[in-house]
Amino acid sequence: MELSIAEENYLKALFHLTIEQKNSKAGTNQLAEYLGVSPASANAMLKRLREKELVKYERYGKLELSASGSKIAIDMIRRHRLWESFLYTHLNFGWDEIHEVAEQLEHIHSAKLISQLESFLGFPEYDPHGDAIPKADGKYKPAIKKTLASMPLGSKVRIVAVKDSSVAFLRYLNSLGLMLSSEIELKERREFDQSIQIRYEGKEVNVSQKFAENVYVSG
Amino acid sequence: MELSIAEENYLKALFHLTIEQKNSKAGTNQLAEYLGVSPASANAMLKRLREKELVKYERYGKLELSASGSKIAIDMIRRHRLWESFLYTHLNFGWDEIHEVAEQLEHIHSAKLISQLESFLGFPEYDPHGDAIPKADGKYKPAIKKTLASMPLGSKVRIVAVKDSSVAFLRYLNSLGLMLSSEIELKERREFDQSIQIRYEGKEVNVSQKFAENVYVSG
DNA sequence: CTATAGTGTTAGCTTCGTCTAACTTTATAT
DNA sequence: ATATAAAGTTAGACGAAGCTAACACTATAG
Ligand SMILES: [Mn+2]
Ligand SMILES: [Mn+2]
Ligand SMILES: [Mn+2]
Ligand SMILES: [Mn+2]
Repeated sequence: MELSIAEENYLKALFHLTIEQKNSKAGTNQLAEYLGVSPASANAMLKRLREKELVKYERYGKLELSASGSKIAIDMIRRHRLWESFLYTHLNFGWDEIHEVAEQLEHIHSAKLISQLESFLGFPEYDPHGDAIPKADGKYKPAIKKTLASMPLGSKVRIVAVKDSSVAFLRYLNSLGLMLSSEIELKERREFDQSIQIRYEGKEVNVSQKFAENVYVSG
Repeated sequence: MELSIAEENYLKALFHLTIEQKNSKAGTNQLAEYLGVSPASANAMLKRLREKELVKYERYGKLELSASGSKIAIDMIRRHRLWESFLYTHLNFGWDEIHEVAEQLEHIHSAKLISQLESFLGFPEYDPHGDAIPKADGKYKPAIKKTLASMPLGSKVRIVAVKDSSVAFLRYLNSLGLMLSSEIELKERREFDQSIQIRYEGKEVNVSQKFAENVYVSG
């Protein structure tokens, strides 16, 4: 079955809204909002996708991907994250620049292209944002992620991923001199607003609770 | 100006039909034929492209790209050939497999992507088919190409490019064990049908005049 | 239980890029 | 010079994907 780029993007959006942030029962409006289209457009597309048996959905009901729909979405995510890895490790792209270009590259299907790219990159398990890269068979281990906000004072941690991967947030990280695998020490937590004083590369910086909840760390 | 993939493909086709194989005055039907669409479709698109001042064309007149239209086409060819080089030199693609995938990749515009790719590849001058890769400013030197058919008997030559880059022809070359930079010796020319006996890697093979006219050689 | 807010659907319109069928203009061959 | 062939255009239709405005169903709060 030959899918359009629009159809593919809807499937990936549905994957993120249902399976990925688990047990959330997404509706037409959320989907439309997520993709920046009108609810009417999303509704029309849902009918087309149901016709192709990629999504399970009945009038006024909740949205769900079919098995084949979700396989397609996982393949897209695989391509997306492999390209992000390539851009980051070989083409000098910044952490905050890769997503946008990968949004385009992910729509190129050639199986040989992707398997060769994967091998060229040395079969990476995670992309530059710390997200797991699905294998060709669709299997992948979702990394166990703890937020910076959840760590005890005094602990030394390493950034492994971000929850909010918006350009705005990634740029903010960059401007602080933080990036994937930066080492951070938690110095102090201010009870007043739950902001946290962190130390890294000699610097001490205060970050908000919201910030700390959007940074995933290990260790 | 934001162009659709269809619009881009028309511009590239026009470039190949007019500027590249020079002084041929292409018409609506050739364009349609080349792209595999109906003459009516090509006609409709030509009107849209004229509206955007990318093509010069009046009813029943001959087709010509404007300066901006031809700049866009050259940029596409630059992207196409850089990707072909990447697929060939880093992802183990065969000579006959790269074109199809590059047809997709060429539509991704990110300037950083292309300049970084070019630098990653070491600023190649020619793609794996021996065609010149335009620089970012649009400049490129069209290689002087002699056909295998035009060479004198006894000469030893090297394949630098092919005129017909259809998948069928490239596969045929592959099946003969020929590829870019293969060394060939011209053994005999049969006046009856202008076919040529060639020798390479120990083998002797007879190839048609048509074949020999579609292989470019140096030396 | 009902009023209302929120969510989802329909109807009807638009643009893009394609098609076929019919028509017009230009080129060619006798 | 004219008849025919070839090339090019127009008219009208269609599917994909989007929109707005109006309507319908569902959920929630009094
Ligand atoms: Mn991404
Ligand atoms: Mn996408
Ligand atoms: Mn090519
Ligand atoms: Mn193309």
